[in-house]
Amino acid sequence: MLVEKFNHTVIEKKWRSYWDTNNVFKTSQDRTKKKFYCLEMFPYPSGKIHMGHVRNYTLGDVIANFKRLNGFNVLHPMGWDSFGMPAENAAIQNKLHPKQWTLNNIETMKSQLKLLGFSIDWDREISTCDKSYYKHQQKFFIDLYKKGLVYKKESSVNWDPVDNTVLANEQVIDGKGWRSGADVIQKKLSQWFFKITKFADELNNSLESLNAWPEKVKLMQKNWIGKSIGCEIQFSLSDSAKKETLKIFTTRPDTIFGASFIALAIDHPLSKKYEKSAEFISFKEQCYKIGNTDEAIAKTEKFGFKTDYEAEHPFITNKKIPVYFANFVLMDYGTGAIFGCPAHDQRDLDFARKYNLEVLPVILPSDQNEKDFEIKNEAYVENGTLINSDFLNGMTVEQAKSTVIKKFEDSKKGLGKTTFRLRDWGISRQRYWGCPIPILYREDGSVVPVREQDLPIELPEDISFDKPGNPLEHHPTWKFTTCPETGQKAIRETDTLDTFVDSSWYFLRFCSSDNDKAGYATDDAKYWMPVDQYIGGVEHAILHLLYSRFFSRAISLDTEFVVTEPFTGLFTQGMVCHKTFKTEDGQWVYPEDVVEENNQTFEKNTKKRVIIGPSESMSKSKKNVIDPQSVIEMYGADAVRWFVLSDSPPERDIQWSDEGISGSYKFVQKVWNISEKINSIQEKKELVHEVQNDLDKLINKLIKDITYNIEHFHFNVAVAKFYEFINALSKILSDNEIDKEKYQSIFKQFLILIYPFLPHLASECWEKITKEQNLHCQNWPVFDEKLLIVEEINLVIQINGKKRAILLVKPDISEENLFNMSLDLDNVKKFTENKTILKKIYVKNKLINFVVTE
RNA sequence: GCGGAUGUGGUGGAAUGGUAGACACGUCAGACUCAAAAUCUGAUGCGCGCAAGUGUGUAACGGUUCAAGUCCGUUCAUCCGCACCA
Repeated sequence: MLVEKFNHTVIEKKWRSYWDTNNVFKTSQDRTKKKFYCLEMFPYPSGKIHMGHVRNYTLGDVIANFKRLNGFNVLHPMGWDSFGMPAENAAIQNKLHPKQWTLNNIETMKSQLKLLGFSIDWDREISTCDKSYYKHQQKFFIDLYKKGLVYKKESSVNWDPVDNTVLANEQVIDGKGWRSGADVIQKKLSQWFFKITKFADELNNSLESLNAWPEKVKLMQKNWIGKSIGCEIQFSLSDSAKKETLKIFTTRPDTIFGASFIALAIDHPLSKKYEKSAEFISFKEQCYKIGNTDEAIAKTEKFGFKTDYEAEHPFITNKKIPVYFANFVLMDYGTGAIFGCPAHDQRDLDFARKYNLEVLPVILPSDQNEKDFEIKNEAYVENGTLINSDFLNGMTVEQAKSTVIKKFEDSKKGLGKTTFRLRDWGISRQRYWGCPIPILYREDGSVVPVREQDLPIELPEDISFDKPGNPLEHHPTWKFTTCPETGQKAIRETDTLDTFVDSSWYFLRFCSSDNDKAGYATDDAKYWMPVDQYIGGVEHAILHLLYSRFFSRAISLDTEFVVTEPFTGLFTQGMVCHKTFKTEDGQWVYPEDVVEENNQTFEKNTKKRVIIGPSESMSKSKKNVIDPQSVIEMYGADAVRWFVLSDSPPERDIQWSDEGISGSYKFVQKVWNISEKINSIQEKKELVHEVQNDLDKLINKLIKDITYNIEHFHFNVAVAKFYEFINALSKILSDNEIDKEKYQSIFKQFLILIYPFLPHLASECWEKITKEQNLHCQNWPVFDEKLLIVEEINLVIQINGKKRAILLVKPDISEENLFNMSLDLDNVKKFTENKTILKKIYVKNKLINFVVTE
């Protein structure tokens, strides 16, 4: 039989335009239906889509389709995270306006996403650089300002003195600006902050409720928030002149009797006293010289500067404790001051050894006795019993902590306190291509938010990048205005918002994307939120996800509908990797420029030898990228979708390979061929009962397997089950080419199951059988438990746990019979002869294990 | 340094404590063909054996169990996160 190939170019296009013109993926307004909000992290419009996008959106699309077929009202939208620095860099390089650059990219990428046949409701498309979006964001900013969740303070930033701009941490490479190469300096700037720390405890505690989040992500957020429970202690200080008090923070107040020094951060307020001291200045310089890479800091030796202060021990009268500035104490954590207990903290021990300070153990390990216990080069940080500690002696660490905190509180020398590692979120960016911060600085010095009716504060389009720095700052007129309330002259804030703000509420906007009055409508949010399934890269595990959790809480605070957790389910997918190619002189080569001759690889044009390197995540810098569009054109969207779902579990990295994609292509063709073969059956005779039964069982098993594996995100296993089914079906078919109706009824169920994966192919096959274009609105098939029962089982016979035979039996034969039957088998006899059977184990319908003497 | 994850054929990977290697790629053999491509069939962890079989095998070592890739302990390797956080 000659069948025409599945012509993906024509057929896939046909279905995309059918879905489009018939609004098949438009979100239903029916609010009586159970909802499902399926969201993938929206892309930054950088130019073209890459394989990572394809994988991300394919995963989401399977879920969205699956839920639709299961009767849910599904919200599956798409938008653009379209503010950000690359647009400005492109503008500078290509003399193209950031807006135009961005809009061009969006157009390209949208058309590419459409090629993949994703079931996206494009009517809800949003773009964060559009004023219809950022106007609401400005309103949120003002709301937060009024709620006291926004404030301005001096903070130090990475400043590139050549480009006159603030750099993000990742743009500072070895202490130099990534573009100018200039030494980056720390500059104090007045910047806006969101008070995310106000929510620190809640963000931390609420992680527990996120059952459908990967443990790994929760742990990363927990560590990032860094809650630590401890206590603040007031020490009395005295130098020759006067008495002062000093607050320190510790999580180990139980070790107070082992305190042998106090250490301050070098920029602690008390350093004022020494700012003219040459010795102190040189100490400070020594600290700064170490550099700011994290690793350098961690490996640096601990050293300090001794002050002439002495602190009084809170419980031991007349005990004086020396006070140092130390290079390992940070001003922005706790109070910027600690007490050191060298016996039970490694850093403190290193420091104490260097300056010959007392090392007094106060915690005794349970396996040691007090007389012999000694601290050598390692501090003892585990649990134990308190010793050398007056009223704490004999207690456990936990008891000692609570006892001593109570004592501090009673004597007003300290207070139980919890601190967090999490800092407030600095949101000012000295950049053009971002959301303007709606703030006016009036002539009289007052700072006021813009009135709501004056929103949006639009970005001017007539800007110039001729001068370095922020074009908003240089604009001849934009920032000069008058205050509408007082008529005073005023200057606009020229900083724009961090683009992480844009992505911290876009999921709410999707619920009400065309609402002009508000960022989102309560009714819409009540119905759609939270996002049931969120899918994206693990690189956003902390910042984006934490900011979103904060921002949605903050903006909905004191409203009728408070969004606590915006994403109930989270899935983080792995990256797409590909082999790397390099010439012998170290130049990266694009895969399509590599040619093979006589088992050697060469660069197409220069004929230079090419070395094939290890598979690494696709990146433009290594040129190991595959352009999705060209692959779609060659193999079709369905084959590409199939490829990114097969083989690797979605949470792991996947290796792109030419063999892999052609394998996927073959599968698409194979399904098509079987479909055509079924439809062309002429012989009207009915299949014999046994074969019908086999087919029923086959599809029934598939329904069970696919349902289970989609629900558990085992898409690679689902793919394998489809292969198994098609292999088995094709075998049965080639032996029994009769009874078209039976095969079609089986195949129709298969098409519903595979539609989420291969929507174009499945729809076409469906239409061929049913003459209908309605596969997308079928019901997900249900499996029948009765059909899962097998007539014959392979009962494994083990002797001492080793497989020795297989018994083909009907289920539910009595245990005793099975034992006798198996003991009759030759191979079983061989291993039981002259042995005593000590024990017989029977696992129903699975195996028998005879335990015999050796 | 601290925290976490992972380790299974030539490769990607399957496997509610119960037949390890499903499925796919690759390789080999065969069919079809003048030939090639495509397609189809079969084989494929390693050792021994003509075969039936049998030994061995899930990073290494040890333990629990009738039975361990799976549970527990120690070690090694790789990857990720945090990094002087008091």
